Amino acid sequence: MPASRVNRPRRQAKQERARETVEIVLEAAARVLLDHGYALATTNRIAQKAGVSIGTLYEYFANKEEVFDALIQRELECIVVAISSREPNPDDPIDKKISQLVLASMGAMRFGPELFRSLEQVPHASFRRHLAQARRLVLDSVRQLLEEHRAELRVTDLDLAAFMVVSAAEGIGANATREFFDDRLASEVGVLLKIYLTGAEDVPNSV
Amino acid sequence: MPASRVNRPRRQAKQERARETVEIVLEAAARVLLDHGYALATTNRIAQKAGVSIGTLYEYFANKEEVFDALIQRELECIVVAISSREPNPDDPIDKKISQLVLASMGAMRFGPELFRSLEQVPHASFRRHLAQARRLVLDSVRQLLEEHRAELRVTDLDLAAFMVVSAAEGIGANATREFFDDRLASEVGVLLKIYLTGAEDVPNSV
Amino acid sequence: MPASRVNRPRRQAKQERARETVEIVLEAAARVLLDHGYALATTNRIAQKAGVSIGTLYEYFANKEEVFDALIQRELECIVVAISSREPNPDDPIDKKISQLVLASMGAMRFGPELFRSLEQVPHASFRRHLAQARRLVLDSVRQLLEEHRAELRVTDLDLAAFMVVSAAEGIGANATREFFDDRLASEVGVLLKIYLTGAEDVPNSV
Amino acid sequence: MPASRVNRPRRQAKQERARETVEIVLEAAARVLLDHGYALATTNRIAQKAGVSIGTLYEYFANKEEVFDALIQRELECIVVAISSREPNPDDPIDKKISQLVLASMGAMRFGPELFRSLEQVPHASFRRHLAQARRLVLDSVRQLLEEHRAELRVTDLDLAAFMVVSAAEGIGANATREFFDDRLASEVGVLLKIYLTGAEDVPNSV
DNA sequence: TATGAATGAGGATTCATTCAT
DNA sequence: AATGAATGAATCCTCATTCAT
Repeated sequence: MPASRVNRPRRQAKQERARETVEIVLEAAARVLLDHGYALATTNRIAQKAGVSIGTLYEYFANKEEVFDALIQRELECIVVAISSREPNPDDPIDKKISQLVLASMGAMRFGPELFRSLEQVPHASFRRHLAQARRLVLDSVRQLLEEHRAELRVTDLDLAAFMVVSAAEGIGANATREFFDDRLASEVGVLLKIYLTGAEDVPNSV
Repeated sequence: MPASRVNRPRRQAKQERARETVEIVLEAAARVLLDHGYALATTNRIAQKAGVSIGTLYEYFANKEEVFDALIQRELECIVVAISSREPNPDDPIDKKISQLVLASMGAMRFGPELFRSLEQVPHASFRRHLAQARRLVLDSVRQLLEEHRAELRVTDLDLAAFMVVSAAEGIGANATREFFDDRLASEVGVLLKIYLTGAEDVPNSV
Repeated sequence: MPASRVNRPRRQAKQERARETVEIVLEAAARVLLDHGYALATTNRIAQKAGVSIGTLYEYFANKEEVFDALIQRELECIVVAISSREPNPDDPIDKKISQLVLASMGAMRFGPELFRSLEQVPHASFRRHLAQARRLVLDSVRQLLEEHRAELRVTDLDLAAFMVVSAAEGIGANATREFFDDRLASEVGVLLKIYLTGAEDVPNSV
Repeated sequence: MPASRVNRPRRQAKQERARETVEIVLEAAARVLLDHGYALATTNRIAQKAGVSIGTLYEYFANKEEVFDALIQRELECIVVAISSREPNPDDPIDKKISQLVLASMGAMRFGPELFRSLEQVPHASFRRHLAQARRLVLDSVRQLLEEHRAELRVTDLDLAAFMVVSAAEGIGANATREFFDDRLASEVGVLLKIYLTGAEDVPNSV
């Protein structure tokens, strides 16, 4: 903890150069977190990895928490954007749409699901808040999707079904490693969800 | 001279009283971790919560890491024991057995799935090591179950199927909170897994 | 999270300012050791005496041991340098050369022989290692001196003689206090050594 | 430091059994000090080495300082007794008497000069006080010896001479290791001192 | 704007000592 | 008399943060 408790205003990252620096620092934070874990992710190490001085880091972030907050927000936003900007063909069956949603989410993770696992180590409550918020967004997307296809579904409690779908996909994603995180897995998730949601028998035996 | 690099041998918790103290400290560690997160889970706070002196904590644990190691090991062992000691009726269908397995796992979590989420914050590698090991055990159990019921299954790649089943269940368990962690959820997991594995149509519309 | 086992790299004392700070800390360490003994020579006390923060001390020294290691090394080096940089007149008799050597050693002790007595309290093995190394250097210097003057000597086993000379001088130096550490003592050491080495009778009755 | 500051009276080691226990603890303290250094010479370790409980140790010694005080006192007393109980032949020359004195001192060190080197690490001032006191005693013995033989001596300042003799002998003793601590060394010390004190030429070339 | 030396509160860990058994 | 579990003050060390340059 610092010598005093002043809290001068931070530089607004409006300039081109500034925005770039913020980007570099966040990238470094992600990298250090992945490579060494939160316990070793000191602000000094992050600054060093980013190739800027510790003073510069604090020009753009009021404190360490804010660095990881920004990282989390940025990563979640990527996913939210990926999900929101889908333009699914309305005639597609539910399972195809869900598959697309899953793939879009996974594709939006620049550092793979590993970063999210590592972000779990970040202590400040904000992470869970942000994560919960993002999850709610995804849940809502899925819930709406289900509603639109209510006629095709086996399930009747759509809240429960949305929860099941998102959680199961999350669990599978979380356990996937880069090496085991391929199209086959993605398609199997699609199968799992489709059969759960619709009970359809026309699913080809998986693989 | 504290903080030197000596590492005196710790008291072996063989006595009745000692084993009790260890138990109390671990319980306190779990509680503090849940309530405040790893960052605030100082050894002093844990000792205080446990109602013992900091010195006593260090009589039984060489360092902070060892406290959480023990906690992790104990919690995982509970689950592994719960899973291993099932005596399923051989004539039960696969979905019933899997449901029992899921319920056994969930019932063995004394602090609910929340503790496992919090344990993710523990930095030292041991957690992931222990967790991976426990997961392997569960995977093997499931894999064997699938093999025994191969005839009833839709899925053919049993390794993939076991991975899907365990990961999906884990994801659902991880997102469940104590309040939302009831029989209905457990039964829905049973449904999800049964229909995925067997493609059986005789599943009643859930709920 | 302090007291973890990380060992970040220390600032290299290459800058002018930095070298100065290192100097100040070592001086404070010597002073505190002399005034209070090793048991009370806490890093905090040393930093305070040096007029720097404890954090600054640890910027330059990885741990307490390293502080005293550096102090030891610096003090011994002073002596070794003083001894090595003598340029004795080759025609001087052995006793004069030895006297000069003794005087050079004594003069190089910035804190007097008391510091060396206090350094004995430093627990880590390094002190004795460094000391033994320095002693070997001095022994070699003396041994060589004796060889060059072999013709003038009573003694024949030069290794033994060198050991006797250095040890006796060390013992006298160690028991000398600042107040009783004057030219008279130095000259008496010269007498002792000369008469032992050469058996010369032309020594005037001392004092 | 303990919970409270009470200072109950210690058991008087009057009983046979008690005196024995004290002996055992002191022996253990010496052994631990020699083997591990003062930093690792914890009271618990000493008690363990002694084969008694830590509680028993504190029955006989009020605190750690007292343990080492007693050890020091015992070791010094051994030497003082050895010196005092000499019964030199009055007709012996000064060098023989001094040799006997040196040999008596050395023989009285049950743990060799190493223990004294290790005792230097003991922080409490009492050690130096005791050591200084013992040294004074030896100095007085030597000074008296010199006086009795004043006629035979080269030296005239007997205080200075006594200081030189004792310090030189101490230095040589301190540097002697067990392996290099033999009769030859003792006799060489005799030669050194004799020739310094008397300037006698009839000393045979050493070795 | 950028730098990085300096700061010091806070946390991990030890060990002399007590006291209930 | 003896035991050894429990105690907690004291110590080492880190790292988020500031500010003079």
